Amino acid sequence: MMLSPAPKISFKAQMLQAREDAIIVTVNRLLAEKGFDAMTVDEVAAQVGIAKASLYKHFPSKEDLAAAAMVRVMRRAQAYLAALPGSMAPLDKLRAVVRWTMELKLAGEMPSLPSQNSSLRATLIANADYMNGLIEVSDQLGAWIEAAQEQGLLNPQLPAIAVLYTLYARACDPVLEFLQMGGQHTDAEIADLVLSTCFDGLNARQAR
Amino acid sequence: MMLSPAPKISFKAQMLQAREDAIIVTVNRLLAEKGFDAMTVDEVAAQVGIAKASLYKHFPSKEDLAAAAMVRVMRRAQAYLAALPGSMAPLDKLRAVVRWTMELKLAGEMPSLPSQNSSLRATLIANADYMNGLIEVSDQLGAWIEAAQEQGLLNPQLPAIAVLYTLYARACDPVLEFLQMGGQHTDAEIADLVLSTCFDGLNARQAR
DNA sequence: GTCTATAGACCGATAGAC
DNA sequence: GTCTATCGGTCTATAGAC
Repeated sequence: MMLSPAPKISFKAQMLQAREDAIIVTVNRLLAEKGFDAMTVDEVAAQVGIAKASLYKHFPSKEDLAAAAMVRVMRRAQAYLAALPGSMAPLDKLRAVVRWTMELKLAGEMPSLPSQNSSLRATLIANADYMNGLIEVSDQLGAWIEAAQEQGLLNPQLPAIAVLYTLYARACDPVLEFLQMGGQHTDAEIADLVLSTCFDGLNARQAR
Repeated sequence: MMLSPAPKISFKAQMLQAREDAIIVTVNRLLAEKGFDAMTVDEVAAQVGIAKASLYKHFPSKEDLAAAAMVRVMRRAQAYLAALPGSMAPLDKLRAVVRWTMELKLAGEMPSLPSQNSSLRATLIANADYMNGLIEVSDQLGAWIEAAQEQGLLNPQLPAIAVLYTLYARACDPVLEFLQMGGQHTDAEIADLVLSTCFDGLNARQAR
């Protein structure tokens, strides 16, 4: 007998998992560079190097492919939040997270989904992994927002939910790609610029 | 003999023009509520109440339909800019324009086009009416931006082009629809809120 | 009679699903 | 690799206005 049948099963599972990861990475990239509507499942299968039928063994629909990519992004976000040093001030954490999402987008790794697609919305809402991740991230950010407001560092007149949406919106801000297209600034400069307009606004400030 | 054949021709032309306007208004609304990809030509024809073949008498392609809607928006923008009192300070003009675009979006009258669709981009760039309008509007806004920066009211460290993009981006800001979906605020409150975050940022300010 | 708009069938291509 | 639906775009025959 073999020493252990377990590794064999694990190996098979690992293969499956590896292929699924490859699919998701490809979907993530395609979603980032062309968006959901322009991405075709044939394209995904071709780029992963597997048959289209095999794709449907893993994911029952195009919407579920996109959802898997969003789950991956959400997990990365959760990992990033968890890795922030506890000593950091809430406002600095928020700035760090926004910078991270903008760097993701500038690097072409932020999937872009049409917010008006109803079937896609339904799939995302039905996806427990995605929803739990979203809620956890939102709760964490919401706590930091309220803390920063109590410290008087974030405008306390703004509803926390509006602040949260404003931060989220940086992940799909067209200003980033417009500036990138212009070619006048490095990605780091663009991130600095938009981070500045996000937190400090366009108006001239006495301080700073 | 009739008194004048001229009115007859004019009447016919008026009919044509009126129908074209009806088409463009419908396209504008559909683009605003579902976006370019989800909008179908059959849908447009049905909602206008004309045959699809008649649509193609006016516009040679779906892309041209969208371009016509964008030209209409651009003309409205030019009219709005021109109507601003000359006595108004540049910064106030900028704020007024941004508020206007946000009100347009909140009212469901701002067409939303995918920025990554190449054929649509090509059609828009080839459309002289659209491009001229865009350039004129950009020049006007650019002049106000530089004036406000010289007056020390707008952060002079920001490149004018980045400010311009940031203002344009308010016309497709997802924060608007997210807040609208929440139902906690009126459209006017939402516009005030986002206008505030745009110009003043999220940070707390001493003044204000 | 002539011209134009209409309705609706129709085609070809694409893409999702299996 | 096949099936099917959808959609952009075209075509034809009929009706009606002048």
